[in-house]
Amino acid sequence: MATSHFIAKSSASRSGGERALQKGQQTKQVIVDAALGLAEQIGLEGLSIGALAEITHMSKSGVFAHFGSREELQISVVREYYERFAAEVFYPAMNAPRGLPRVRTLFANWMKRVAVEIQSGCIFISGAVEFDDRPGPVRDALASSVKAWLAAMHRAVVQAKEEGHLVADADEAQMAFEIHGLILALHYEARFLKSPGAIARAHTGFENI
Amino acid sequence: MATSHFIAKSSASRSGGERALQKGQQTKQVIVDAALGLAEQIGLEGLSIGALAEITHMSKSGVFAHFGSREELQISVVREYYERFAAEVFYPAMNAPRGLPRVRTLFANWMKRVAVEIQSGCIFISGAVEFDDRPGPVRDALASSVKAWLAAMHRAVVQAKEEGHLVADADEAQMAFEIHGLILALHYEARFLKSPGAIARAHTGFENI
DNA sequence: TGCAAAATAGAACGATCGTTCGTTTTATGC
DNA sequence: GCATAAAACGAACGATCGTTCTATTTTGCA
Repeated sequence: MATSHFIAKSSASRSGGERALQKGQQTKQVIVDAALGLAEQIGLEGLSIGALAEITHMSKSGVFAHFGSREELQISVVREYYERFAAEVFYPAMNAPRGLPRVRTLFANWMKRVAVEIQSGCIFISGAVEFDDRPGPVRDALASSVKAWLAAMHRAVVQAKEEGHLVADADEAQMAFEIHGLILALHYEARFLKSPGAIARAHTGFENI
Repeated sequence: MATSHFIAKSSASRSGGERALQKGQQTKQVIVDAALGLAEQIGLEGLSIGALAEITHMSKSGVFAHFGSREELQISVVREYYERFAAEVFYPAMNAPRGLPRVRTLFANWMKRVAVEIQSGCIFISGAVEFDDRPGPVRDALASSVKAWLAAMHRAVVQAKEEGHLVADADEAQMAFEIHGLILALHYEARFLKSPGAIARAHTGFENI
């Protein structure tokens, strides 16, 4: 049994009454996949149902029917990104020994992902800017996803201190904050400014903390 | 004579032939002011000429005529933001003694500005996300502005080392990178996640570098 | 004060957007 | 295979966008 998700999943994913047909869920997944790829490049706000229809060779109304609104489409994309992030960064690190080794693995996995996202883009970062001061369900989904991940990272640091892997007066929240900063600076300087050496600096920064 | 700008200004701001009328420049400045306020909140991509016309009580075509294109309007906003940033963060710090005191002042001024931008928004950050992978003159204006500021910060750190205010093996580029990370983490966690204590953590992080 | 140029207004354009609606096609369970 | 529900289509909607064009008002200078 794997450890629990970043946050508890909402129970009862299906109410049980009606049966779910296969084809619908299948093409919906295809659409969400395409939407995620699009959103990583041009942002959640850049998502357009028309563009998605072209990519998936469907009609606009056909795409639309799967979500009922653009907002629901955006939320689906956030959830998909969240799950992939967890599967790629969080879960594999749970095999590392509790304490500093797990913190190192979490950071290494995070770095690996961001290194890819220098080309593709990161929804947790672009979405944060887009939904800075725009309340609503999309913002809520995004913020709770990010908070869950940051909390998981913080938890790992706390455990490292508990295990005696850190100096006694280490500030776990401070460390988590600084790690977050390293990732953000890496993404900013590598993706936007295209300045070389950012990956190495993020690594060095982690060792200096 | 003040020290040079972050970057050299393009010489010959006016070719000298035609005379500039007063009223035009005046209302153009009013529009740019309004546009900057709008762009800080909803981003450069969120700027719309129609919304700007409403705010300034003008017609769309009246607003448009001052710029000739939306892109040129966005560039004007970037330039305006850049100048205000320099006037608020960079220039005042030049009065501080060369070396570590100046680095401290630069960081303090930067923090002061970001603290305000937790409410209003920051174009250097939102713009970076919006123009990540969208080539063009807006991106160029944005990137060169940011690079000029980061280079100024880096220069100050180099001088601090030259003055002997840092340990001999200090890596100036690394320090500048980590400072940038602190600011980005502050902006992210305070503005998007609304998590308290981020300002204090950025300050603490600076002392730890 | 009058004249030329600059500044602004107003209407219209083509395009794109999310969304709605009625119809047709396709898949599913018996 | 048939009936039924789900899925996909196609056309149209109202709104908004940047931009263009022409007409009108306002400004600056002689």
